[in-house]
Amino acid sequence: MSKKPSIPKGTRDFSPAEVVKRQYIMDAIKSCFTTYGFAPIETPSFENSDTLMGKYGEEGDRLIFKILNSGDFLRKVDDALYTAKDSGKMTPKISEKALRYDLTVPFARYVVQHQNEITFPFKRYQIQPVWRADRPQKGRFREFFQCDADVVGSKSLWQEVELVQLYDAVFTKLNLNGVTIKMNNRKILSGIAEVIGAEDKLIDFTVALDKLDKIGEEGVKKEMREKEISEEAITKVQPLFEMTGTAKEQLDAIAALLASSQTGMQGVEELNFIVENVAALGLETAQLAIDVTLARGLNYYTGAIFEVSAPEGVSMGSIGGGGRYDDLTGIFGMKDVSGVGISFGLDRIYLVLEELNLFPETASANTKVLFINFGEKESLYALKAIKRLRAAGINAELYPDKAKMGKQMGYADKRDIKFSVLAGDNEIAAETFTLKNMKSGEQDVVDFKTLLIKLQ
RNA sequence: GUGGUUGUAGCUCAGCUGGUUAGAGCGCUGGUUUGUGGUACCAGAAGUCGCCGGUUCGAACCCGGUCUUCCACCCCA
Repeated sequence: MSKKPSIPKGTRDFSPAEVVKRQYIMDAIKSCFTTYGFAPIETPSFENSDTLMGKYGEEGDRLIFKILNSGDFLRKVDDALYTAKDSGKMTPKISEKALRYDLTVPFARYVVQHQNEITFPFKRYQIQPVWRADRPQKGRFREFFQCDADVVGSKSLWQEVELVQLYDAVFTKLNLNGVTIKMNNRKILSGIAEVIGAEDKLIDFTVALDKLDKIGEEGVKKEMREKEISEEAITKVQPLFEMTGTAKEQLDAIAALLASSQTGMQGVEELNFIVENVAALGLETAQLAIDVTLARGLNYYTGAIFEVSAPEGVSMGSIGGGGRYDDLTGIFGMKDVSGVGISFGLDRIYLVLEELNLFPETASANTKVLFINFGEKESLYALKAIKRLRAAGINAELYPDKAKMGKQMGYADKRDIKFSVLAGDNEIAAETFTLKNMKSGEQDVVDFKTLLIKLQ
């Protein structure tokens, strides 16, 4: 045996069975997106580097896959830069393209570039792979699919209400009960930082707070101290560690804390609007929860922040996320266009459905009947029948080689094909077929009409 | 990017403190059965023990490097 081939770290091959399951999830998501009025777009798998670089923070830049220039690109690098061996400075000289890191930034680019063709508010969905040069681990790959639905050009909070409904609709359709849609608002986080006098440390503060359910209250405080957030601020923030009760009660508690912050109070109002109206409309299977410690996508979210966690008992990071960004297109020179969107992590949803055994018995796209190959003349006789069966919508095929019958039968068995047909000299002479039920082993000699009926 | 972990037949794995020709189950091929698969029995093929280097009389086993797997951190879907 020669050297084994392999695929890059963090990538996967998908077998027929896996593709069928992935399509099942994708179809569910797609059909919900469509009923909510979103239209599909697609963008290239790679973009110009400057479209992506700097949009996801320092960490993000590191995780973007860069594509080497074509041609003899090193010749064009000047000697000083070359001898400096500084990868960071060298990269822009030898790489001008990069693989898509998410779907939101390319979408923003798309909106700016096509602004004259777009009717706003523009509702688009996009289901495509994205790439991250991350270290793989459970539910984390270097190539994975995101399924995004975003609305640009509307500041209405009804969009947030609708997106929560959309999350609920998709997970209900997938029969995945008990997911929690966690929600927060960037303005509340800003408000808290403002009230405790740590505005300059907003990011450090929220990143630490975000880890509450992972490292606990003491862990969070410890990290805050390490980030030089004052003891006084940490004391003021104490109520956040003691949030309990209904969404309404939690919002009241936050409002009390944020009374002096205009921004913070605006966040509370927004959240309140969404919570009240979602409650009025009702959710099928998902839970909506306020989580003031939620702090995702800080680099561009400005209002609502969403994160969906799998049902309790399933160890998986978030299976969806999203939020509002008031000025995402601003980075591409188009001001004052507000957007809000959500994303579904297809690969993680797959793992969750697999773990909970929630994939339905696939209405098998499998072959239903295999004709045994007895030779040339018999094959033609078989294919004439197969052609008519196919025309009637029956998945039928002929074993391609005149192999031993045991082998052909074994093939049908392995592929879980329900029926086999034997047609040799006797059958041809009588214009009949011997139809065998692979499960029961019963077989009958029938004419074509009966064959068709029995296979339908 | 940091720390740990994993790699032996197509697959799942065993292989003792380093000792001669590296094993099992499943799968595969052939046969018992040239118009009958799923069961049974018989026989067989298949591994430079992830890769490169080192220590040793001797390495699947010890050491270093590298790739890969999984896990934690960072971050995220």
